[in-house]
Amino acid sequence: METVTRFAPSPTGYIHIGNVRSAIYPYLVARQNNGRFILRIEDTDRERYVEGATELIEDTLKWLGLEWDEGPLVGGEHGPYFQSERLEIYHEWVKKLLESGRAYVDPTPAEKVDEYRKQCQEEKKPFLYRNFRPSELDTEYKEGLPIRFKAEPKEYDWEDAVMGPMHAGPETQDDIILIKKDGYPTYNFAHIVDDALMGVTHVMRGVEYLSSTPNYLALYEAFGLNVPVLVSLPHILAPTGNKKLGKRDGAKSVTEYRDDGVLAEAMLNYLACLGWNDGTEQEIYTKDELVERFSLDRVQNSGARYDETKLLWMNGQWIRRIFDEQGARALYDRTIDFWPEVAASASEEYKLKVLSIIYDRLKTLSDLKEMTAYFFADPAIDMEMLKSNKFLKKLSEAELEDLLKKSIAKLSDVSDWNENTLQDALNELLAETGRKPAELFSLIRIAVSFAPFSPALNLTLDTLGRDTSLARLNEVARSI
RNA sequence: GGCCUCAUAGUAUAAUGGUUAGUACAACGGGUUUUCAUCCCGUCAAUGUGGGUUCAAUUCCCGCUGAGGUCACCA
Repeated sequence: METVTRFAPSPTGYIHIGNVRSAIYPYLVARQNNGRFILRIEDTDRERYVEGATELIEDTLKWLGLEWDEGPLVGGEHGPYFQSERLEIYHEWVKKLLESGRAYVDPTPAEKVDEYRKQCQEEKKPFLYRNFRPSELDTEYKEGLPIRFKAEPKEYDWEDAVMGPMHAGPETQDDIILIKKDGYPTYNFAHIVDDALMGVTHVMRGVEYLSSTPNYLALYEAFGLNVPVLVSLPHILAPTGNKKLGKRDGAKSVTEYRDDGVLAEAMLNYLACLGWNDGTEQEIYTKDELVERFSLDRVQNSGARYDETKLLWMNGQWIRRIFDEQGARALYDRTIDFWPEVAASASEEYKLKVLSIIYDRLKTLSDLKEMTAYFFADPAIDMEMLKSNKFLKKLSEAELEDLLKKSIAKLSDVSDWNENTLQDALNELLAETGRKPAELFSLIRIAVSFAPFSPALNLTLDTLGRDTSLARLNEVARSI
């Protein structure tokens, strides 16, 4: 049987770190089995609907490379893929239940239900609506009234692909609302219908749905449907506390990381491995490797804490990996939006050169902004930075000036300005002045960059070029 | 309160009856002719608790504790 998975978010805002994993895992399972991955928009709550949220969701999935086979934008045989456009289908299905006596129209006003609920809370008893079920059940559809499932509570045993064997008693099943009074279906009902119609074989969602699974099982049974593989995904926890990561904890949207210079490869890699591993000690996985190695039975069954530091480490790994394996050009193509403003008029060739000497110290692509400005514009001279440097503060102004002049003279003599000749000149300078590398190199380095750090000195000078390097050194010599 | 789930270092995890309890991130220290970073080496650091089964328990069973979920006309 063809494997069909889906990601079924509500369009209530952006997708964040805490919930994108329920898109990644279904995607991996579908691809692994040459199946279909469906995107379905669950917009049945008109109160929480957010304009533009669907685009945000699509954008996130596309960036991560989780292309969907059916859904918004791409269409498919099982549409529509917005639940708000499937109202007739739900009514048709609920009618079957109404006719077979497994559903009823509930005339009880919501306020009355709240009263029942409160009563139970005060008595410290779980609230089960079926204990308050009207004695006469109306099975004639009426506009403006909700339709409830008529539970026939029993014991259920089932298997959760992550949690293992599960059991639930009759107390877990209730007369859940199928259709709300506004005519829209509830999640509880709509997803069962849609999954069945769309041929979904694996239902993957957060553990918060585990408690309602018996109700879903009852629904599958009432419709005579096969129960799909049920998969509960543990929560991703906020950096502090033990709660699941949510927007309230400042969970950033996935695409915000993209805008901050995180690579999609790193994000996918990190998230996929949060709560899953293949049993080996491998840390870095390409998307193809994830598709190949992923397995539900190795998904952790306890929550995993989100650790941005590790994500950033992984991003650094990916930046280097792309440069080393795919070339400077491949990495450069990803950096277009991240250069400092002063680099706007610089040539591509020059930026490529800067990138190739700086890339191995990037944690995110946006580090380029802070780390490369002096390659494109003369830095402001900051004598304090020079004099308070831990290696230079021991030297007097006269010594600094002397050292700087000797450096200028030496470097001016370099005829063929390249990284090798520069390194030779620097070595000679070291020998001639008798200074430690820490002193001499710090002086030159700071004088040409006034940056807290920079690439190897010979590479920096080579990239900057002879004219710029010497001009900056002379400028500093005049300022002492 | 009922029902359900979970429990290895600060974090993510490996090992399911027999290992000096492994790896990675972080932290700390060191090395690679400056800095920052990469890379390399090293240090610190864990089986929540009490019973039981067993020659042997991180691993199996039970109690406890702790954490989380759920009990919506939200998903």
